[in-house]
Amino acid sequence: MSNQKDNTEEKIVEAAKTVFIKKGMDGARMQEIADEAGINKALLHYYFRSKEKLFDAIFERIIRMAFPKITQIIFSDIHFRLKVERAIDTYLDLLLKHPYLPAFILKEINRDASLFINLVKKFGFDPQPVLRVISDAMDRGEIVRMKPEHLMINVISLSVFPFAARPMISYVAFGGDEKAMKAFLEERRQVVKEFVIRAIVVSP
Amino acid sequence: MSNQKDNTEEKIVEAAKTVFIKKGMDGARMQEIADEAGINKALLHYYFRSKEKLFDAIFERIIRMAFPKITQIIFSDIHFRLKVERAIDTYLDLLLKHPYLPAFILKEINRDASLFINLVKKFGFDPQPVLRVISDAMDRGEIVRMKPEHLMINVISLSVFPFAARPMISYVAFGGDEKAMKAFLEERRQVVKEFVIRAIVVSP
DNA sequence: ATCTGAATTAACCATTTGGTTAAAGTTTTT
DNA sequence: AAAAACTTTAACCAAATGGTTAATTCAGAT
Repeated sequence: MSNQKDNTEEKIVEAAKTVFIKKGMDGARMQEIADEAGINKALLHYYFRSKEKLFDAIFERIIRMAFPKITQIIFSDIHFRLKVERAIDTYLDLLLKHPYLPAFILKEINRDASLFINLVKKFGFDPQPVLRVISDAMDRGEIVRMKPEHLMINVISLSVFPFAARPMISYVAFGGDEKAMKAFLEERRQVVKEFVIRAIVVSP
Repeated sequence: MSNQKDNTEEKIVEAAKTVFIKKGMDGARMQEIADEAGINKALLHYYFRSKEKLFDAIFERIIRMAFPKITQIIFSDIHFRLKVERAIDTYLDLLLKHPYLPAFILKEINRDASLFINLVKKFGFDPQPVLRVISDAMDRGEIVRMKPEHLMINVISLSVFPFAARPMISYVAFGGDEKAMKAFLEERRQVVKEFVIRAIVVSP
């Protein structure tokens, strides 16, 4: 019945994802999305009433993808250091698979934060449990004490930033050698883990 | 003589900076810049022939501001740890004064890296000396060994990312409390330094 | 076969946008 | 003070852009 519908809608979503991620909300053109999907521009408005609505739909899918559930890791019954290592692994796996996510999300969040805020409300993402687990590990003396927010942001910064700044790093540090840049990003699975662990272990 | 000229040009530059930083190249409108500067739109084209030329001029100024000379620090005759601490201080001072820089630069670099690349060529910024100094410190056993690029990027990530992700962090971690967010960013002068030092010191 | 409602398209529209032009001020030079 | 050069403006323009409309195609129901 709605086989055709689903198919077209999926084509549109895929095309919109591609174009929006590359150009952002402001830079993307409805015609370009239509071309990418191999359909007429009017069909975009038939499925998604406006550019804004279309963008919202795509943005939600991307945010869903970019905020994976690390709950299992965080609440698992393992040593805190291992939790940190697994969280970093999980994040870097995701980023290596979708390296464009950070730049896109940062761009759009700085353009209009309300969309993101509504999504966070909508599927109730809450950092408190994570912060609590960090706090507890500090109380138990497993790691050095600091405001848990800082440790959380430090881990995210070390993981995410190099992807967001990729074109800059690629040129300045590796003379535009994309192979070297990719290798660099892959090395970070290990590097970030070691760096963070060294920074938080309590010296014997 | 060219008092009027300088004045108008300066007004345009300031207005363009404001608008471009807030909206980016794609989101900014020439009319908005003209309004912000309190002049006619045609005057923008009289002083800067096109939107692109105007943007290039503003982008160059911003990049100039954002890449301060840390050469003095890096080549000074002090212990490596102190160099790191001073570099972080320098960067965070700059960022606390111009917190919008990271989001703007990341956005535009991911839109079109060539502009940035040309600027780097133009005023010959070269990371090799920095990397060399890091390498030397590792050779002397002052800090733990890793690819110097990783240490450099780690320091930059920890310093810059929280500013680029401000709207996200502000809402998710501090429920939109901008006072708390600002305090958090200011704390990082100390936090980042301690974190990095702990991560790189050679355990006794 | 035909009817019906959804899917798709080509053509069109109003607005926005970057950019131009010609004329009117204003300052500097002679 | 007149000429020359520079600065500023209002009005205009062509292209691009998001969006609409009316007509056509197509799939499934009767």
